[in-house]
Amino acid sequence: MPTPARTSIDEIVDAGRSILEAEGLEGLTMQAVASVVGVRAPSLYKRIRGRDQLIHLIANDVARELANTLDGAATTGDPRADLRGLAMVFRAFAVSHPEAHRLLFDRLPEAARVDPELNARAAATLLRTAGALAGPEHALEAARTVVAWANGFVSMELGGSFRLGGDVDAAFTYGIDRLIQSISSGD
Amino acid sequence: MPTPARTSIDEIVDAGRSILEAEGLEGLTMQAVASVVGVRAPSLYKRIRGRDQLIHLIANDVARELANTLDGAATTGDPRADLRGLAMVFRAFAVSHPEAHRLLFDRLPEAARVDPELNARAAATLLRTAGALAGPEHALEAARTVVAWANGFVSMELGGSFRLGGDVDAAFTYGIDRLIQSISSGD
DNA sequence: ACCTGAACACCGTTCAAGT
DNA sequence: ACCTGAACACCGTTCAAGT
Repeated sequence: MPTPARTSIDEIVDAGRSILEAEGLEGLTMQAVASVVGVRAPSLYKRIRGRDQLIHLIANDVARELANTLDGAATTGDPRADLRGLAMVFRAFAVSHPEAHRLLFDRLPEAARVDPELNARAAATLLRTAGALAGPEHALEAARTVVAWANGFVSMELGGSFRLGGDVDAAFTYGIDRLIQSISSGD
Repeated sequence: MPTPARTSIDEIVDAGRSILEAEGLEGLTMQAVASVVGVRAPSLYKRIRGRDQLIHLIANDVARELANTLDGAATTGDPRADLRGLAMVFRAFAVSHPEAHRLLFDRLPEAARVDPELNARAAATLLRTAGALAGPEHALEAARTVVAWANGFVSMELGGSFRLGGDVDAAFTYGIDRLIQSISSGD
């Protein structure tokens, strides 16, 4: 005898994401999610293969949001200003969604990783801007340099790895300015 | 009636480290460690407060080893060559000890973190070299820029985040060369 | 003084049984 | 068709009991 569904994938993913931000990845248990959507843990397996797939869906959600945010941050037409804006927006996103940021860049089980296409979409704006600055033959290397730096910086910042005092904001500004300068092809 | 100890902290930490490299952090269970040192899991609590402290001790061990390795890599007297060497050695260390690298830079529970002094020791060589290049008033910012980039780069490399093809070695060389150039104060 | 089995409070996941 | 309790195989950790 059929029974109406009491929850949905969207509701599960939304619940998972808010638990993630509030309690961290370790707090994202199947029981916690189930309790938020008003069901028992085993019922989640009707819509989701398991915890790894839930993490995968949340990570995709985050990647889409980040891609959209970055899209809107490179609009001045000046690649230097755009790249600076992208770095600032990237850092702001990480600071306001620290657990989501970790989800995108920490190593995760294969089944939990972001879809490669979404990763590419999030990288597209940066790749285009870096290309405008470094020239097409160095676009990929330049983009990787900037992403590595930006991601390493905010990861260390979020992880509390900057323990020698000093002005962290100033270090970020210093870094992006040097990178922009050094990536620019002579002109 | 006293009984001779059947294991020791050193043995436990050594066992933990080799399990870490072989099975990853998630494979580093108290039972796995206990079985390697020839004891039952509850006995470990005679020498160690718990799993977090074991991770802490392993992370300290790794930090010491990395600090020593970096110490030996900045010996040419030329800060540019030294910084390049430091970057190469840092990356080589991460590639040959991927799980150990994650342990140093992933976010860990407070009780599992590396001692701040060891962190400072590992950073000292880099700070000195960056200072020689960027000048004393920018040493900290320059060092943070290089560390953020190097760490972000190898984290993404180890995590399989470079999914757009291209030559990853070339991107690393490109990055360190641009950073060295842009960090150098005019001279 | 050290080691152990048993126990407790958690996980994720499976599955037969209910509606 | 969906939901559930019970169960299983794991965790980390505690503790009384053995030697």
